[in-house]
Amino acid sequence: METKKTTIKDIARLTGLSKGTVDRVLHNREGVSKKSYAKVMEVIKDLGYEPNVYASLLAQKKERVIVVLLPKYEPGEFWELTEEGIIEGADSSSNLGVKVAKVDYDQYDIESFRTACSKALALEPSGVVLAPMFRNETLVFVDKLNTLGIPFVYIDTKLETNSYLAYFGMPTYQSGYLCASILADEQQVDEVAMIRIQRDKFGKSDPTINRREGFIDYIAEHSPDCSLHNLFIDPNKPKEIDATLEKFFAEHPGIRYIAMFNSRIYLITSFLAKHPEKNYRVVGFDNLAANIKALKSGLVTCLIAQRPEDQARRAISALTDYLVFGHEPSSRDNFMPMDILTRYNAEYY
Amino acid sequence: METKKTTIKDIARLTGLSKGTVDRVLHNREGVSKKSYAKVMEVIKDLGYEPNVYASLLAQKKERVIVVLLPKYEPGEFWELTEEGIIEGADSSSNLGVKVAKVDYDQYDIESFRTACSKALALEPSGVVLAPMFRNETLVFVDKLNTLGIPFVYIDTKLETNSYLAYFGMPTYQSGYLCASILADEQQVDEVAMIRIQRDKFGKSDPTINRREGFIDYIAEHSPDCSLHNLFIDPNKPKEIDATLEKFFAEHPGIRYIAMFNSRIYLITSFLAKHPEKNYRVVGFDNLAANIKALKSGLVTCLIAQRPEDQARRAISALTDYLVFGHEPSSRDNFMPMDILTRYNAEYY
DNA sequence: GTGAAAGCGCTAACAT
DNA sequence: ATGTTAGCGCTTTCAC
Repeated sequence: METKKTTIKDIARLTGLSKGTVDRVLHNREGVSKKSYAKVMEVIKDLGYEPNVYASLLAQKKERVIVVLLPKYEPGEFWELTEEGIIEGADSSSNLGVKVAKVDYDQYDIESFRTACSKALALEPSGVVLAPMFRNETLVFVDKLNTLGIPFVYIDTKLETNSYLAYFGMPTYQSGYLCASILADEQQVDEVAMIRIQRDKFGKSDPTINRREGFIDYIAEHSPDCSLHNLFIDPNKPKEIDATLEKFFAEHPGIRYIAMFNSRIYLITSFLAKHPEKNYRVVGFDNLAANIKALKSGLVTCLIAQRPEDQARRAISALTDYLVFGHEPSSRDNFMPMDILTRYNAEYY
Repeated sequence: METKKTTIKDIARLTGLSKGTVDRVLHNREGVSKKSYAKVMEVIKDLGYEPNVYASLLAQKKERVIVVLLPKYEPGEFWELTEEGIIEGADSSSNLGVKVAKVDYDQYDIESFRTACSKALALEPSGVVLAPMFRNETLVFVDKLNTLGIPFVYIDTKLETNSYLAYFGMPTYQSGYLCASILADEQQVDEVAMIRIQRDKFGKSDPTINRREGFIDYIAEHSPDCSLHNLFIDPNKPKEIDATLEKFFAEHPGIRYIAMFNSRIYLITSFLAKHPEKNYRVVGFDNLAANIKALKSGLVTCLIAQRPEDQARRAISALTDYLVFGHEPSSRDNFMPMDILTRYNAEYY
């Protein structure tokens, strides 16, 4: 059926040159006469030659390392999902002679991010994957990468530099818009509580800002008379959360709709469980185990998930493809699907 | 950091045996003394040896072919999505010396399925991927495959034979249940129209039966007084569809809820477009281009999609893994996520 | 500029 | 039962 694959040997024979010269042409190395170059190129076109990547890899035996820069996390937190994807990606890249090394930092400590950047560079990476939490420091870092000619890929959030190889993340504004549409679909929404996290934002980029905007816009467009309430809770003081919520909702007994724009909707489930009579309609984000549990038990109505595993896996895969095969990513900005999870389909994600 | 990869050469040296013998134990080939076997195994454990698959492939230069048995389709139909996954899968398997050949059949013509099966066997496949539409004929076919020792993977639907290597598909019952939950969420549903397709079922397995069951069960559990109406349309007579629908809904003016269990919800959009005043709530299945269009224009409320591309891609990938590396699939029955698509997230799938 | 040859890690055919 | 060897397709060094 398929005619036998052509190899550089075939090309060498047909052009009357040697494998060595053919190889030189293939890799645009210097020291080839125009004539030979043209001859080789012609035969390549004619026979539709495609190199055997694995033979090439075998012969090169080059070791490359991709460094992944990620926030530290506690079990069950968002970044754990990302790490799963890292591991998958590392797994399949190892077949191609690409190792993956993780360097983590404290997302609340800018100094630790600086240290992590140095560590990353010290590993002499062929490529870098990073989730940028500190805007200015990240700019400094990617600038260094550029100088060194090291390609990098953003995940989760991107900065508007023009040098990144690719970005894998969620369309944040739209995710907020979607969130509102789910909350308000076929409903008469007069009041909504947006529960937020107290953050010490030290020049940190807050990815939930865009999301909140999208949410607010949807509500403004579809329920202009709806009033939006902001309520802040502090994840570091879990014991106070219930009290805060009790107080707030006692003061606003008419509110039935609740949204939260970060991954920690699970923080309010204890409160929700105490008020089944209110039949709150609650939408949150991200498929953390604790969130899924709340979803299945009916405390949370919907979760919008963004496949952090896929983001990470695809980032590594794109970078590997680039490093090993020289393939540019087919698109630079890659937005992940926003999965709508309910208690009835969560099982299968 | 990482110590140099161990190779069979290392193992040969450490055991005092030759590469040949090491290779024999690696592949459980006969003709190795217990003693040598044990020695080699020990060193392998100690050094954590992992074979270089690509070197192995290079040396083997074995050509394998996976045959995919699929229904023919018109542009825009469900199976076109499956084919996309086939192509992706074929692409990455080609790197591993595995070719993919498609054999298609007319899903309404049992004889053409028989012919396709013969064609498939004639290609002497190393493995087969199939979407079984004709129950009995499929049983005959997979029986032959078993006799020949050819592994096969079901996609879309599976038969309860115990010999398949893996299955990739949707949890059909649950998808119906989910469908109903979306349709009825926060609603007072008194009447629902289930629009169905006239089928000449010639011993054909109808995958929508389970789905309908799931749907009916949800309604029975949550809205016991709801009445369900069946309405049949004929896709081969598109001109009659509108009239059929007009007549039916004129006779049942109270119905606002519509569900359809196959991939052809687009068939009723022309009707829906004529009755914006009814504000129908409509849920259908599968991300066909025509369906997505209807979703975005607001005629369809929700689509439940099952990632047919992923089914196909993963089926091929699992089979390739099995053929090349000897890896059994980590799970035999693989249910794809059921994606809930609305006009606000459809863009990103 | 170009060719020849060795070698990457593994397999398979042929010896012994 | 085990060792030897040639070779898979490609890269790289060294010689000319």
